Amino acid sequence: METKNVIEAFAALAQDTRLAVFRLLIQAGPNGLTAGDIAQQVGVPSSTLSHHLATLERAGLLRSWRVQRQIFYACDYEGTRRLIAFLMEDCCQGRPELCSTDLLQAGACGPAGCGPET
Amino acid sequence: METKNVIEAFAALAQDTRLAVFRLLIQAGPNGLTAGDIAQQVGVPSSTLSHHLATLERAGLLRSWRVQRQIFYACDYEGTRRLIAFLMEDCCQGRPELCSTDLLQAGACGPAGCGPET
DNA sequence: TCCATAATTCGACGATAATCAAATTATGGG
DNA sequence: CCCATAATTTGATTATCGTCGAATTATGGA
Repeated sequence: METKNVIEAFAALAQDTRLAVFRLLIQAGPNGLTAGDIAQQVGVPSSTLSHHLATLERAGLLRSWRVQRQIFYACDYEGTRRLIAFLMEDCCQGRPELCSTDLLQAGACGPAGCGPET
Repeated sequence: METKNVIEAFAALAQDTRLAVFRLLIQAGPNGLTAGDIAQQVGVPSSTLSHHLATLERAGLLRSWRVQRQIFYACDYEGTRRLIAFLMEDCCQGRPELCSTDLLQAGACGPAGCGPET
């Protein structure tokens, strides 16, 4: 994943409303939710939400499609997977022997300590 | 990982210099690098770098320790692991059957498509 | 103590982002 | 065509962030 895209994705997630939207759409699954539903559930005006949705979509984390008057948004799994993969590459890159691929279970990415104590 | 911390971590990584520093310190390993070395390798004035290092450290992604006149910085593996874990929880939460824990190899987090095409 | 090295903090400026309401666009139905 | 619904875009305002050089702090050595 190109650095510019990574930065854009991190920035997209680095904001309350947008993170809440992202998580909501993860839960909603591939059929997604309409902009109106999202606005209601997250509790922001529709204009503010449109900006945020555009940001997330531009960052490759969401995808959208129109059905008549409603626009559906859902998680872009591919884009999200790429972001995670980038993070894991970075985390393990210089320490492959310490970074289990079973990250959730082993928590093995690096020792608890990183060099002498402060 | 608490939402507030996650947002702070994402924001910390959502900037050119800081992402470069983070990646440099991943490569450097647990013995880290001095602030001076980092500034030189990344190519920014020391004052700018200090701000960035402070941001990354506050976000839980770096740790530091002083050795005489030099301050060493290294990746905080624990903090970084927590960020990745958070992302993976979010990515897989509603779709555990689709999200292999062997993310790097299977790339299995979600189908390529997420609902009807736009 | 004085001078030197390493790094952080301070202060100011320009750039960028979040937010809201109004205006506009896209689609549906009578 | 007119009116309604759903959502985006526009425009303006305020807050936040990145950057730099100067000032300050922390540590070392003569």
